[in-house]
Amino acid sequence: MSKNVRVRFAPSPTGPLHIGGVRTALFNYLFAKKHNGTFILRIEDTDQNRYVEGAENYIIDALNWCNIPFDEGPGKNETFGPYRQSERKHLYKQYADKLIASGNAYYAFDTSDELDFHRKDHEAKGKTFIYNWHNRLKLKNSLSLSTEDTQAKLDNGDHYVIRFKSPQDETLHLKDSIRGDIKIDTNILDDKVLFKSDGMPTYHLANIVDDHLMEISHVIRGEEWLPSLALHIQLYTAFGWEAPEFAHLPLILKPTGKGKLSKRDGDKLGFPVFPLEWKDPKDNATSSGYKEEGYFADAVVNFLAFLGWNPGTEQELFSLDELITAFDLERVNKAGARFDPDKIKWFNHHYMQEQNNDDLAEAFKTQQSELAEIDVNYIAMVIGLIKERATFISDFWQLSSYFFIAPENYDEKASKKAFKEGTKDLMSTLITIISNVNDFEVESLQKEVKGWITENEIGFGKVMMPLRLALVGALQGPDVFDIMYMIGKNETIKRIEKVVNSL
RNA sequence: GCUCCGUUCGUCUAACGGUUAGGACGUCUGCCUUUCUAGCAGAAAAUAAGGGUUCGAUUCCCUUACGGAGUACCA
Repeated sequence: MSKNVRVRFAPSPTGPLHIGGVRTALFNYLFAKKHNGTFILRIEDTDQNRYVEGAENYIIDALNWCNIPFDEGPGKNETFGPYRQSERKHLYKQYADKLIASGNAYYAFDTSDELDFHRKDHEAKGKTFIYNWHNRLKLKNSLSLSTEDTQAKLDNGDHYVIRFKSPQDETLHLKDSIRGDIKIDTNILDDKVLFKSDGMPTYHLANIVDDHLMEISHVIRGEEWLPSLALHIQLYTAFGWEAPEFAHLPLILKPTGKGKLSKRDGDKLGFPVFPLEWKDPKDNATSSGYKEEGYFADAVVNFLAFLGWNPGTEQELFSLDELITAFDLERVNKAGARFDPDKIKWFNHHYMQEQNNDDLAEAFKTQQSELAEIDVNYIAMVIGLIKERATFISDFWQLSSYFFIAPENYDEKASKKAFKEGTKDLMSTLITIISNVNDFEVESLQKEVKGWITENEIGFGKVMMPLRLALVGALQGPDVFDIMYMIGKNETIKRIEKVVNSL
């Protein structure tokens, strides 16, 4: 990479960042780190009507939780700041004026109502209203009006917008690092608004000006921007600036049904679409987040990296550092990727196994009130025995409650299977055998109990199943000898006695 | 409607003209002389369709179908 790599993630603070946005941020981050570049966060808040309180902080918290923090952005290394477009408002007008001076843009005085009327009118006739070369002279703008009339309107303080003058009969050759060459006929392009009547630039102008001023080298963004690429490239040309390289990422689609995954899908689909929990300031409605649902950041990142990208090898488990090394824009796919809630669970199960048991014990203890008085070291040992069956910390209690509390009752189906004729006598004998194991270590227990079963040709199932039921209350859990060792001699005998008495 | 982008197992994907079309998730089956939501082993499962180009097409071209995005003084 010859030039300095500087990439930006430029979300709009209109609500929580959704999982597709996180993926875009991640790819920018990976690309930046891979090339020793800079990852920039820019807040695109040019639409004041859609601003949502708390959204910016949410975005920053989400990036931090994923361990993909920005290098430059609001409140951090502000060499190219400010990084909020609302704070850069004063910058944009002069650039719009330059475009007017060079003949690449013009003033337009049409009201929203007038434009709406034209659109509806065209629609009724089965046509599409496009504000461009073929009709701009019939509309109210500085191209159709005389210089004097235009100036009079401006002096009068009439509301106006500034539109880009899209050229006629040209073919644009656009380049996208993921999609290759794209040809566009300028005749179908419309004269996009660059500067709004409220004095703010639109996304298109602000985006190009800021990317240029912030010396962005590569624009990596969602595919929804592909149709705007023609305009953006023309703007760079009109300004006489060198354009960055563009890469449009495939969209993340709903697991089933139609369309891209969107914020409004919320929890309707049965899984979170946000990295962190979000409480809507308007109605206090809460949307769940991956963090709060018990997902590990590493798992989410690993999963997201594989949505639209792959390393070309059969390795699927990647740490963030490994992702940085392996990442390559050339290996990003073109087609949209469906979100798979099962696969992200599988990743989480894997990352669960890599967690430290002591850390998990702390988290488990704070989540489960029954554990308040229990020693964390004991909890950590229990976790060591059961975590291979867990995907989330919230699975722990269901998998391990019997290590802390004796079972109240026995699973009905399992009882029928395990409690048979002779079980009562066998369990009584078992109590005697266990009582005689003095050190109560797993190995000794195993030796004694298995020895007794084998010598007397009893059959493992006849002893182990009722024993497991006595200890656990159901046919689940790790090795019964581990369980006996953990809960101790007295508790083990107590639980078997309870079964004997109930038979 | 129009414009652009896309299309390999149910899902995420590998293959950059020559492979028995590979892997992962999920599903199913078996094993674990003691359970399981775990583990291990195995199985089923795909090149959207039709034309070209080529000795040979998943791969290149065209058409159709389907999917996605965009079409705002929103980003």
